[in-house]
Amino acid sequence: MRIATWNVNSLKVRLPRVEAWLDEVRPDVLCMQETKLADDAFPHLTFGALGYEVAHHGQGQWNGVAVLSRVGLEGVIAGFADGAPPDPEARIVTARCGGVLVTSVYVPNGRAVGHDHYHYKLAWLGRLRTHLEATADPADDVVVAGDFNIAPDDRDVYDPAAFAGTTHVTPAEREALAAVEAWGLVDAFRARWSEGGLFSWWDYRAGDFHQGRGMRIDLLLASASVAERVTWAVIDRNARKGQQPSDHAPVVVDLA
DNA sequence: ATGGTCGTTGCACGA
Repeated sequence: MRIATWNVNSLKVRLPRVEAWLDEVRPDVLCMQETKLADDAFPHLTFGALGYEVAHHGQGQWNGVAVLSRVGLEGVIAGFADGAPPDPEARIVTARCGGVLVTSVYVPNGRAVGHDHYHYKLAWLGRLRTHLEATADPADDVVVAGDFNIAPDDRDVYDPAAFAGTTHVTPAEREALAAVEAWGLVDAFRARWSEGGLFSWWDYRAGDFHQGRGMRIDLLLASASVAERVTWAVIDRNARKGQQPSDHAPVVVDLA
């Protein structure tokens, strides 16, 4: 089973790239983020023709997450199932695919340390932990994948000094991510590869991609029973090249 | 040299 996650940064613009990538890589499940589409604008026919069922949780011009599956898709949950008032932003969707409970997440960016959006980000990660407690069992096959907007440690940024005091690397963000993982999830890519310099996002500006100035902020978190099935993990840098790329590359994990 | 580019919408802002 091949599971992937990709922040596509506008599915409207990226659809040709996403179609070509699905045709080439053929993941069984793809978590997408930043579709930037309303639910009624989602191109279901395009993905249906490629063999995928889709759960999309969109809101219009911003955010928007999806789970695509060609191994079955059921039990869709749009938004948090934590009993609290709905999140006004479309950032999480859950579905069961081929025996794995899959959640696609687009964690808030945070904008600046101390900003309202930064506190929203930390609270959002707390709600994600509660959502897992309400919807899943850590003894089951569970995957939480998406754009976490957090570099888990200093290996995951090109220059730790350049990020001092900025979002994505603060202890509070890293601890909030660790609290989600403490529910019972392993960073599948990091479990497979220990070296730094392996990034999933590069700013469009200043040739950052070609200069190697990136961060690893797109993660596939797996419960123990899924993590022990991992046979391969890769970040597909090729998808960041060429015409009209997303600023994120897909993360792909193969399971036995 | 302290910028740079995208995608949204609409002539600014978020990432």
